[in-house]
Amino acid sequence: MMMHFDLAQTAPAAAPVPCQDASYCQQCDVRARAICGTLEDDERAALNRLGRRVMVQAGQTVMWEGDDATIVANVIEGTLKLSASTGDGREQIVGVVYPSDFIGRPFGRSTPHSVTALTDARLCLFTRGAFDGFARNHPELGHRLLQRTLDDLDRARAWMVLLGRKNAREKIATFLLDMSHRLAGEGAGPLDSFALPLSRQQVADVLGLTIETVSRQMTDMKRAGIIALPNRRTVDILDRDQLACCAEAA
Amino acid sequence: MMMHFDLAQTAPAAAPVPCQDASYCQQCDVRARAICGTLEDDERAALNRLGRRVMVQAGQTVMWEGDDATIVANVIEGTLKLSASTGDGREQIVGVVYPSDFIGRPFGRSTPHSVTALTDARLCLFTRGAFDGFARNHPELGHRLLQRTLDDLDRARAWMVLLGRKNAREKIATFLLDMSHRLAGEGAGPLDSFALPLSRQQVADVLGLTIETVSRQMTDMKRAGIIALPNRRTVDILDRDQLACCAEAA
DNA sequence: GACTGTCCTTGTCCTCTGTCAAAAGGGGGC
DNA sequence: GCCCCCTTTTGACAGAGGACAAGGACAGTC
Repeated sequence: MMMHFDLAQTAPAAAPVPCQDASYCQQCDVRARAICGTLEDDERAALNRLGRRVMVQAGQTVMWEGDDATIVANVIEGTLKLSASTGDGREQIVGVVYPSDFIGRPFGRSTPHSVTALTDARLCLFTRGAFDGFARNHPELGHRLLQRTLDDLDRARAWMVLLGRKNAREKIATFLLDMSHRLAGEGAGPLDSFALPLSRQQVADVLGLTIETVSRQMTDMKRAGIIALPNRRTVDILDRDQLACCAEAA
Repeated sequence: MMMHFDLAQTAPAAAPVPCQDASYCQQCDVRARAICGTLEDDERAALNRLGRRVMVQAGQTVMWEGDDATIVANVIEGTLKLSASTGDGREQIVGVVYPSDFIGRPFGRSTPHSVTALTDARLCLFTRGAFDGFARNHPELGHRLLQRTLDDLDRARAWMVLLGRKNAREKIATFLLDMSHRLAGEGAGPLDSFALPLSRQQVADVLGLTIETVSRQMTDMKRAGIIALPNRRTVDILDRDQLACCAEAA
């Protein structure tokens, strides 16, 4: 089911294939927020010529941990997970990315984690070589990428506190609050009701727990009236204060 | 004992105090590896004029979690920890930095984690405003900072796998192997004997464990003949293969 | 050399989370 | 609407690691 459909194969470094006309970026949903947002129109057109739009189905893996880093991309639409594994196959999700986020490992030999679509997704894909070259010649782009990477690093480190020092209840509560913020659109406040893009197993893989513990804790919070779970994927936050309280100390 | 000696106070943004002459960088131990390494001589001299050398004593905290991000620095000598805490005071060390590493949060409002010296240390300190401005005007510096930040992010994510999915034995073994590599000098192979810059409590804080578990696991590995612990801070790796084996599956 | 404070080790118990197993629930296909 | 499969929930149990407590070792001081 999880077919290894290697996008890199279909994007040979020698001949990138722009599949839309140069005005494509004008209508891009995420242009303002993505790293290309502050480029001048002609620069963005030049970058656009290096890339191509790609659809990815839910479950499809875009890059594999340890593979040569041959592609990078902007996320236009959808949600994807970044995951890494121990030698014997235990998985940890090390990041979840949303529209306007950047994926891949520029300026590096190999990809340190896999990237897999959680929902159907649309990407703006570049070969790494072409992107690296463009970024070296366009400091403004490099600077946006730096700011984004610094933000990602802050988020990763905040998550290390969660993984190392929080108990199951705190982990779940923190996760739900994080989701309610990250799934909200540009400038919008946190959502009180949202569809999780993750299965229970994937939630467990984000939090360093087992699926059973995730399920039990969520059921407990439902019984406590803090959240409602109208169906498998939907979460309603009924008592945000209480949830925030759970997130810091159980 | 942990005095709040605020370095930022002694480095007013209005009047940075270069405390050495402009040729100082010429003798800098870490110049080649630090982010300033690829600057032209005159550019480095200009950067040098913005900064100043600072000594920090073991135990002293250079920046505090949540404070305004007013300073950044290169580490010239010594080891420091980056740490963050939960609301109720449980601490997680989110990074350990060594000579030539960069600390602080450029292009950001506040510092997401504390920075505390583990050993006596020497820093090359800049006010953030001055550094940010210089970096914006010197893409080469920005690019080096980007590469370093990408590396830090990879390391942070690898550590997330450890925190979320490894057991105590695997954590300790991974940590010791990591130390034996990171404490080795430029280009040198991993060390088979080294002095830990961390106390047992700090090792616990890096690994998301308690001090007792750290102590027990290290004692067990000593009894198994994998390592020797001639004194509190020294670690000898007697059987690296076995240790590597422990790091992946206990 | 004795003392004292801190750090580390060891012991005991307990609890949280993982493991294994089985039942229940939902969604998609027919 | 019904069925089947997969996901999720629930249950029972076990074990790893945490909490608490006490003892031991080491460094610095007097």
